[in-house]
Amino acid sequence: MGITERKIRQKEEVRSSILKAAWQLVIEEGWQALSIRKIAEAIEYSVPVIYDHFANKEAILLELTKQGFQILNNELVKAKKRSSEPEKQIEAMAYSYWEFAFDHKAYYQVMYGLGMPSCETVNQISELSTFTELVLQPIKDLIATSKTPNTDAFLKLHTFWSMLHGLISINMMSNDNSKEALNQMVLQDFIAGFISGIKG
Amino acid sequence: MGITERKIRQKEEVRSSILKAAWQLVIEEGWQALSIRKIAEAIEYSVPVIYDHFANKEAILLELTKQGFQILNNELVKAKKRSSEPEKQIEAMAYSYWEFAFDHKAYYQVMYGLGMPSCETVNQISELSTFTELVLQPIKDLIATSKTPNTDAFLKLHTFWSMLHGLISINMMSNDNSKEALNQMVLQDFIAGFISGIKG
DNA sequence: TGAATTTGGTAACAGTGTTAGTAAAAATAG
DNA sequence: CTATTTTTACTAACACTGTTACCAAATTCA
Repeated sequence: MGITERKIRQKEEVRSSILKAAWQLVIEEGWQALSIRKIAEAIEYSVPVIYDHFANKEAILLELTKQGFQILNNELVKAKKRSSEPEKQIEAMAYSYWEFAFDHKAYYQVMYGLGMPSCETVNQISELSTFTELVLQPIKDLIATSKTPNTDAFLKLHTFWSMLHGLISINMMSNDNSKEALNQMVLQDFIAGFISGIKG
Repeated sequence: MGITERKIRQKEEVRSSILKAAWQLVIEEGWQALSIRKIAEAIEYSVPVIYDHFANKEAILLELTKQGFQILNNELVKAKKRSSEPEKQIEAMAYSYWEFAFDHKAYYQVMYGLGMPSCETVNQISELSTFTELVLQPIKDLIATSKTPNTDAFLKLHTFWSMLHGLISINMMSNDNSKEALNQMVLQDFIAGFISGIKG
């Protein structure tokens, strides 16, 4: 009988409406203003209903974090596809990462611990390893054809990611948009330096 | 009459006891668990007394942020003094910055927006400009004697600071201490790259 | 000593996350 | 078709949070 299926579908609908409402609130008022009660009001259900779908508030934020990484991963895949040369891939992905951060500021903030989800939790989401894999591959390729083929690719990935994140997060602090051109330069500089650093 | 002076001194004492208690709570339970009521209990005063010394909770966090920058600045000055060569100074300061972050994790987290103080507020604390000045000088010196003396020092400082922060914050997320040696390598790599990047 | 001011406290307001208990609705069984 | 069980969703509460209006006692000043 399709009744139980309809029920599951309906339940799923409530679940996604919670996430949708939560996200709406995050972009409207910032993640700090997100509250269970506001979500409940937005989806026109009582508060405890939310706890039938999520263990707690943190679980909702975590889900939004996953969504963020999914979008980011999609963007990175697109960027990567634009070329088959590892250097061009890395370059495109770096720009893509940068653009994602500023186009989806709210997502980026939730993703990188400015929101609640404790560090341990974030480190266990599967989307993160997809992300890692995605960027690791071209770095490996580049290393393989470089003068120092024994370089630790994971180390390089780590550096790449960290610095990119640093550039972004310091720039998000001082949200002075007049400096955006300046930062594009820093980014350009960094990417070039990173790639030539691997090539040896 | 010294009576008013004693009063001022006593008031100052309460103020600093608030900050001390707040800081104790932050390192014991994390900045997320900090509450006005807990502070009040710790200093054995009622809640509203705290509002005679600080406008709100954020003001307390901001004060802790300032303290953090003061400690950091002191460390950087010490590191800088160990040499008069700009490259050595930059290197020492980078290590010092890194060490500060991991020796005073709680401070670092409060300082970089993982705590409450809104971005705008943090950008207006005077300790930040002291910090900037401190690091900017040796970069300028190094640029002056490099092959490209027209390089924008502020841009380089920005890169330096951002990337260092990135390295630290990504590593703080995955608080896997077994990787500390690995990260030391990344740091070493970064510093060398940065300096040689300026020299041209 | 009497008036003014400062100091500190109680209690409340308006929120928050979370959960226990309950009434109604729906699905299942006899 | 009725009776029982299960699901669904609610009200109300608990234990917190930041913040403030109000009030009483202590202290200072005239």
